[in-house]
Amino acid sequence: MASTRPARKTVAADVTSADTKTRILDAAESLFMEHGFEATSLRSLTAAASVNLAAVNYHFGSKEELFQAVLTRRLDPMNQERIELLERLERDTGGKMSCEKILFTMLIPALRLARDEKRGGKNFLRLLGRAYADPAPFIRHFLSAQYAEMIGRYKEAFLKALPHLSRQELTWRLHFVMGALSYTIAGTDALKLFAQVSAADKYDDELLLQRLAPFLVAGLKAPPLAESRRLELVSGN
Amino acid sequence: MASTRPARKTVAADVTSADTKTRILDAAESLFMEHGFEATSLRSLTAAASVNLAAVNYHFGSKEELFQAVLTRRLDPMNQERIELLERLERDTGGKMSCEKILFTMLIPALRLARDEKRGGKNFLRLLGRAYADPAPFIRHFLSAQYAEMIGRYKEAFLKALPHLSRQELTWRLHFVMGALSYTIAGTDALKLFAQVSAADKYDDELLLQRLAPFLVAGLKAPPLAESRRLELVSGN
DNA sequence: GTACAATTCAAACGAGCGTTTGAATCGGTT
DNA sequence: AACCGATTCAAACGCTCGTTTGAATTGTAC
Repeated sequence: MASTRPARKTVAADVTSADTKTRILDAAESLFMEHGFEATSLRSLTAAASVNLAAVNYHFGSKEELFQAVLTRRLDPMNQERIELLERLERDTGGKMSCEKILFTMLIPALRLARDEKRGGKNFLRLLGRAYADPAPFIRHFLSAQYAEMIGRYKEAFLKALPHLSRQELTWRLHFVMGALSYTIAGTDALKLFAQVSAADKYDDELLLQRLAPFLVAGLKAPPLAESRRLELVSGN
Repeated sequence: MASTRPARKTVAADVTSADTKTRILDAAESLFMEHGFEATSLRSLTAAASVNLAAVNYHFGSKEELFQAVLTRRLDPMNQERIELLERLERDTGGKMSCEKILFTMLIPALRLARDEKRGGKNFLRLLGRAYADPAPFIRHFLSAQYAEMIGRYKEAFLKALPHLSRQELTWRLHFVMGALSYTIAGTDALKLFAQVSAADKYDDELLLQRLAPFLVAGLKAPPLAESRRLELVSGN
C-alpha cells in the first residue's frame, strides 16, 4: 500500500534527513503510546515533531509503515540481545540451563531498554504492550514475524529446563508469561485500578521486574493440573 | 458529553425498543471485539445490526456510552457473581480460604460467561481484555470504577491466604494475575505468535483456564525475591 | 554559479467520521 | 378516528482524517 511513491532518494546522505526522521519517530513513539495507533492523527504527530505534515508520507510511506518503523527501531535490538544472551547461557552451562536463568535472558534486555531514558525506554515498552492487544491485522502480522524466531528458541530452551511439561503445556505457559509481562509493563496506568501503589514504586521498572520474576518462575515450574482435578473448577457452585 | 439529548422516553415500554437496542449491543460487542473501539464506525455497526444510523445516538446517547453499555451488560453480573462466590467461600470456610479456592472464585464466573454462547461469551471476554489495554481515558475510568469493589475484596481475601506476602507485594501479584488473565483470554489471535496450538485446543476456554489456574496459583504462592538476590538479575552481563 | 537531486512546504483532495435535525411512521389510548 | 409519545428514517452538518500534488527551498558536486 506504500510503493506508489517509494521514497525519493538514490543512495546517499540520510544524514540530512536523519533529524527529521528521528524527530518523527520520537514523537510517534510518545503519541502512539499515549493515545494508541488509531487515535493518533498525523497532524498532531507532525506538529509535535515540528515537521511538515507531508514528511511522514515522504520518509516512511504511510502511517502504518511509520508505526512499524517505531517498533522495529527498539524491538529488533532487544530481541537480538535476548537471543545472544540465551545462546551464551546455553554455551556456558553446556545446555543445562535453569528456568530462572532462561527467564532472566528475556527480562534483562527489556529492563535495559526500560532504563535507557535517552532512547525512550519506558514509553516504548508500554507501546509494545499495547501493540500486543491491538486487533489491527497489520500490527498482528508484524509482531508475529518479529517474534517468531525468538519464541521458537525460548520454547526449545524451556523444554529442556522443564522436562515435566509437554510441548503444548509449555506453549500455553509462554503465552501466560508474555501476557503478564506485556500487560504489566504496558499498563502502569492500569495500576490505578488497584491503588495503593506508592509513588516511588510506580515507575521503577527494575523493581517491577524484580517482583515479576519470582511470580513467573514459580508459574513456569508448577506441575500441570492433573486430569482428576479438572472437574473441580467447574463444580464449585 | 451526551446529555444534550438524553434519550426521549417517559417511563414505559422499552419492550418495543428492546429489539433494536439488543441488536445494536450484539453488533457492537462483535465489532468492537474484532476491530477495537476507534476503528469501528457507527455506520458499519448500524449496518451490521440492520438499524438506522441515528439509532445509536437515540438509544444510547453517543458511541462512548454505547461502549460502556456493551461492557456493563456482561461485566456487572460477572463481577457480582465473583463477589457472591467469594463471600460464600468465606462463610463456608470460616475465613480460612485456600489460595486456589479464592482464585477459582475469580475464574469460574469468567468461565461460565465464556461458555454462555447465547450471550456471546467468548467474544465479550476478548473485548474486555482489549479494553484493559486501551489508552482511552473514558475506558480506563469506566473499568476502574467497575472493578474497584471487586479488587478490594480479593486483596483482603488473598492477604489472609498468603500471609508471607506484604500488602504491596500482593498488589503487584494481583496485577500480574489480571494481566495474564486478560491477555490470555483477549489474545486468542495472539496465539498465532506461538503456533503449534491444535485446532481443538484453540477455542476451548475451559481448557485454557484449566491450564492457567496452576500457573497463577504457583505464582501467587511463590516466595518474594530476597533482597540478596536482587542485583543478580542485572549483573547477568 | 550552475545543475541537480533531496527535502520541505502550503494547499488541496476525497473520503469517512460522530452527531443532529425534522419529517415520516408506528402503536397504544381515548 | 383522532391523538400523542416513542421510534425510525433519509439527509445533511461540520469536522478531521491520511494522502497527494507541485512548487519552493536546501545542500552539494561539478
